[in-house]
Amino acid sequence: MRVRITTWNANSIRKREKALRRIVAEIAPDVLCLQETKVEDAKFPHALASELGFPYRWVHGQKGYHGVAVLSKLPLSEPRALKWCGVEDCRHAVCRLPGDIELHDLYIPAGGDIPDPEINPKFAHKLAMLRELRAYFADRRGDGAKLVLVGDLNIAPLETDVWNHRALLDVVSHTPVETEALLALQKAYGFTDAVRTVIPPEKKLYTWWSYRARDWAASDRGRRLDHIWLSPALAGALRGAEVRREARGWEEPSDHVPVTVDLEL
DNA sequence: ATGGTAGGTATCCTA
Repeated sequence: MRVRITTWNANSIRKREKALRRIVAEIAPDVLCLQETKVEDAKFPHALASELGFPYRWVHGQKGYHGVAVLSKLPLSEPRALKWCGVEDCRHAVCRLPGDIELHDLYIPAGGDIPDPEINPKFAHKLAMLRELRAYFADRRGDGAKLVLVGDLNIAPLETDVWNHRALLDVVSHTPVETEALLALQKAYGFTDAVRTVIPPEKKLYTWWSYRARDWAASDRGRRLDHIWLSPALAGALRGAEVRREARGWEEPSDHVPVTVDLEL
């Protein structure tokens, strides 16, 4: 069985009907994982999702901020929300898919502007959530589960994941304390970075470009903030991966573009 | 070095 999984930070799902339709038409994922839906569950565009061929949905949102959702053509079961740092934010949805896949859809805090946890509580929150996730997955190490972890992790871990490594070393999303924490989380369970397995780490690769650029494509000051990781039990199932860069140039775009993997189960 | 845009909510916060 072939399964295509796409992750996309929509930056408000209610503003993205056109982009959502293009993702379905041009990428055709079996499972679409969303972040920053920015809407409470009752106001989620369920009718649109249903029309686009996703009868199975795990929508976990809140008013105005954050929010994650899994839209699926395949039966989805055991929906669960995980909470971190004692906060009620909707940042982590878990569910089961056919083939015994356990899917984790994550939205890690952006972390504010100042990369100092002593004076910036948003950065402290980001680091604390990374620590808690690391402990959670370290506890599960070796359990043999078929995990897919996707989402906007808000960190660009590799030098080639940002447009200018040296210039971004003190910019939140690429500071050493963050990249080390993200790689430690990855290592704690033995996840592989699926996208970098297919697209070599030597190659520049971004999934996000700021809205503030005059010309995002010309300046190309991007960062790779959106990720798809596979557990050891699933690493061999990987058949392909892609980042849909053109989506940043679509009408009414999100600032993030869809990232996709193909798995053979 | 600075400020730039977008979205949600309600006039300011977050990214």
